[in-house]
Amino acid sequence: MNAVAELGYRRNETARNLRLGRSGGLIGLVVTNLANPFYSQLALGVESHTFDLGMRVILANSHENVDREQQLVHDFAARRLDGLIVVPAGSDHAHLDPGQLGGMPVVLAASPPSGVELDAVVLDDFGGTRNAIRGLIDRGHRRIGFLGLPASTWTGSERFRGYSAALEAAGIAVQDSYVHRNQPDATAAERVARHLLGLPEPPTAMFAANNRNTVGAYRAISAHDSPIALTGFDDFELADMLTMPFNVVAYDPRELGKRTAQLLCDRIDPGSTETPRTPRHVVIPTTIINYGHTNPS
Amino acid sequence: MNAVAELGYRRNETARNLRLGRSGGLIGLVVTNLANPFYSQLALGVESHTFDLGMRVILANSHENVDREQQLVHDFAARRLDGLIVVPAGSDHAHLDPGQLGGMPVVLAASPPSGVELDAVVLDDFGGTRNAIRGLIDRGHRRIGFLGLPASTWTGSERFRGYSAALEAAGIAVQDSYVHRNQPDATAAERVARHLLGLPEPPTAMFAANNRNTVGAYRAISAHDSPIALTGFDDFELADMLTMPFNVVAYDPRELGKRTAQLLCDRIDPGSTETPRTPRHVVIPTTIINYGHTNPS
DNA sequence: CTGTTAGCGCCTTCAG
DNA sequence: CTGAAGGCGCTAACAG
Repeated sequence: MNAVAELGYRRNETARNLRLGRSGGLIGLVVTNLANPFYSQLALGVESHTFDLGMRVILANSHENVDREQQLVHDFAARRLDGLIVVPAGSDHAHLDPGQLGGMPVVLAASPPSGVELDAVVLDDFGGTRNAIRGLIDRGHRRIGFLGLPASTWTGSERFRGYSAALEAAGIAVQDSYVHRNQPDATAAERVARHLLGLPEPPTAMFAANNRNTVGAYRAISAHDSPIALTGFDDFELADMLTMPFNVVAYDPRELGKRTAQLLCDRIDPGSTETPRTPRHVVIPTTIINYGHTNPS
Repeated sequence: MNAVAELGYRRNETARNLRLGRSGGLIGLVVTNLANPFYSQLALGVESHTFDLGMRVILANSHENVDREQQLVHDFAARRLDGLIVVPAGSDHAHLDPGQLGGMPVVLAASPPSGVELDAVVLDDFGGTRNAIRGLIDRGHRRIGFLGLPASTWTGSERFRGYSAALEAAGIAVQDSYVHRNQPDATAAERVARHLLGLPEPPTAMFAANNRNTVGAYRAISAHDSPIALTGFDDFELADMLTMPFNVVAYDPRELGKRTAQLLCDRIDPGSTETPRTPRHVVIPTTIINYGHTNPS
């Protein structure tokens, strides 16, 4: 030990890991868009859970590109990482089958698996949206616009299902003219929201299915002569600085990361209990937050 | 190759790396607070620059804790990573000396080195702040409040220096009663801003040295009877949704990440040119952005 | 061009 | 308890 200190010896972890047949406590985290604060929070949750276990996280960005996601997954498999957390870019997840990946455990975040059995942690997209729409209905709204996401995404589909279910439960028919599901960014969302406000019989409330749509809808509504009610999915920073009242469906993205990491560690660790044989699914609950109803004084 | 496909063979990267004496194209990125969007953007810049070179990024969070930073750096040194990018948590960087780290190259981001020679990429904290204050002076302001950061941080010191320099150049004395440098969060900043607004001779403009202070100042000022001018350091998302006009000193955090990664790769790669012997420092420029002056219509 | 071999640094086993 | 040796999977050098 004296010699260690004196010579500044450092054990070669690469050789050690080779000998031990491990990867060295590395897990991969593949997200679709790191620029979105949602995914930074997710990464933070994963990092904080795994840090104490001596594990480190390799972060990679798929840029919503399925090919790049697949490339990353194969790279990570070749590196013999201990496990993988993936926010999938596409709707088919056959390439994430651990059987093809040398048995590397994989856990999905924000989307359930499709075409393969995997653990997953998802948000309560359906319930959160249904509650939000219920809230609008309870406040007397019956004409509610919907700025959604493409039906091809699980999230987009679930949130629309929640919208439809709440309307149906109140005996209100879904009006196609109030439903728009293909706004790629906030600018497009603003345009669509303005269109809805200009209809002969405009909606008296609007639901936006993610933060981009919420921003667009907020701009359109707050600039309109007679502002209408707004609820959006996803909380965002500084929402409390805005002046026009609106609501958001909020959840804890850090918790999403923690639970995902926990599921993964259960599969990595040859722990006390048998490794679960059947895939486990965890749902992160949502809450509704009111913004702007009380101004800072 | 047929056999490869048939048997599903995957090369063991750990063994390969051991044989080649490399780490396997892994670099470490240590940030102080991943929850801050600034650092996600930084990480994005690092990731995008290194991805094409086949390198992967291990992300770690020091939580502004020097001990944890040191622990991470030692762990990364033991893993024989190819290099390290660090946003230092403290003001002394002796523990980041590559000499102690098995020769692992280290590049600093957002702060210049202190106590050791290292490459670094920093923001133009001084120039950006000076220009912002100049702008306020040009608009006729002579009583300008300053919501700053602790003088112990390099960033805090530089931004205050820019404030002082601009005032001095205009022949205005720095008034201690207008200067507050210890607001840990937006709530404290709001309190201080409100205090300044209540002075017998209140400032006619305020400068906030980071996004937290800007948020607090914005709240205080927008709720005040006679709003005053506001400029803040750091751009933030959704700033354009706010109604009260204000300015920010903006910069490109992704570019910061890219340049940092570039400097690091130059030291890792035994490229065509000799590895630079003297430390290199890069400065990321800032611009001023006006918000809220034109409402969306 | 194909086949064999030594050894990267470490941990585990076995012998002394 | 201390010391020597085998081998993890791969690559580079060398032999055929």
